Amino acid sequence: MNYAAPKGTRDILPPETAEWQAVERLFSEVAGLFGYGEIRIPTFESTEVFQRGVGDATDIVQKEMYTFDDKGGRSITLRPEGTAGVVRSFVQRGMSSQPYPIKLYYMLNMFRYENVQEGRYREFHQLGLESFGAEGPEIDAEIIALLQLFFDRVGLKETHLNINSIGCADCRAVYHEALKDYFRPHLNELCEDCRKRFEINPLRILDCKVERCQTIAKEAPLLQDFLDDDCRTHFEGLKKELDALGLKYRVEPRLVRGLDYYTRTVFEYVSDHVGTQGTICGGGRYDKLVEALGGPKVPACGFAMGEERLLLEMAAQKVSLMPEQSASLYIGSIGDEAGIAARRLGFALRTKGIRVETELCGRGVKGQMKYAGKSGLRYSMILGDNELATQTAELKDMNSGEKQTVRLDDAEALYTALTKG
RNA sequence: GUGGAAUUAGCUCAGUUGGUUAGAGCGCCAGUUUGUGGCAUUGGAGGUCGUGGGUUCGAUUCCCAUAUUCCACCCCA
Repeated sequence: MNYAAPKGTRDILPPETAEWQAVERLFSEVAGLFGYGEIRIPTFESTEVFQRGVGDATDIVQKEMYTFDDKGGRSITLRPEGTAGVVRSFVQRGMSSQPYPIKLYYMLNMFRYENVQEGRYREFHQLGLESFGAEGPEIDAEIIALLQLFFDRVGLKETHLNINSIGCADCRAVYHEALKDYFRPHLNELCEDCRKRFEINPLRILDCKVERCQTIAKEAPLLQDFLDDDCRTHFEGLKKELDALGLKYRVEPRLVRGLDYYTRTVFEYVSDHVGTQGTICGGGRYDKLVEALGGPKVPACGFAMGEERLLLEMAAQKVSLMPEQSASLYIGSIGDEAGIAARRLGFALRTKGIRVETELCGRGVKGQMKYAGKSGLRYSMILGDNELATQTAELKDMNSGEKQTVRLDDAEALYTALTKG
């Protein structure tokens, strides 16, 4: 093979693309039911947008970005996530002058330089949304309700919702110190990574998978106990709202997100099937991000869902959104004259919305029928001298094998015959 | 960035203890049937045995490097 797609990228081919289209159509529909409109933003931004937006200390910015200088010497980065770009657009386009809340959804490809595994690629796709201007927990709950409706419509079960509150900058500062005080005596027992985390972001130690670290972290103080009154009230409000809407969740005190911009509410949907890449969807509140990117004080909340992971989960749970095959016909032919007649009839039927295929590879009748059967076409007919002379043909139902005689010069009757079943 | 496994036809995989033209099933094309698919039967096309080096009279097979995929870390969607 001379050329291969770059590591971590994939070609998505039919019929799989039909499944993608169906998922995206459904996501657009459900988002629309909640008042969200689609936003499309550039594939690349100034590198600074992500350094500021996602956070300089995060793994994404430190080691996973596709960054390069363009010919004008500007530092450009392929988007590794959607939120920073949407917020940049929000600020640049002055969207805060529109009535709150401003609700935007997106379906975009993302780029991260990572080691590849199933459900984890260097170019991948996210379905996500952001809402700006609403501060209360009601909108957090509404977003979760939107996700629940989406999963229901897709037909997914067995995905768990975990929620937590990581407080605001004020309570986190107090908690940080408390955590450090707790871990300091154990510093020598922690793994190498955690000793680094101790300096950079001790919150992450809670997430560590190393058994020894987990044992130590078990007794660590919980962020819950350090939330200030406003943050605590907000989190209690969220739980109350979720209960009222009948949405099931689990409070996961150790749930921490890897992006710096989150405040207060964080949540994720986790699957049991998709290996270690079980997080299908993650999100939360980011009340300070708009300001951080030079905009006004506007609270915000959103999530992003991995489309590849969603589709993997759908496959694991054996659900499919493949659309039903609509009316379709194969018109075969013998001879040049009949070929022209077949293509002319086909064109006429297509203008009426029927899927039609004709012979384009010069096959014999048997080969033509074989193609019609394998291509999933519902009906077939073969045109030859007799059919042209009598203007009638045998219309064959490819499922039952039954045949009926139809007139070729009565377009209305032919259309009825093709669409009735 | 770290560690492990895999890579042979379009797909799923055999195989060669190093030796002439590398196999199967499925798929594709065609014949049996000068005009009707799925079954049967016969034939055909399709492979630089991931890539590049090395050892050897000779490498798809052994060695080294490298790429890709998968898995575990890490991290995230």
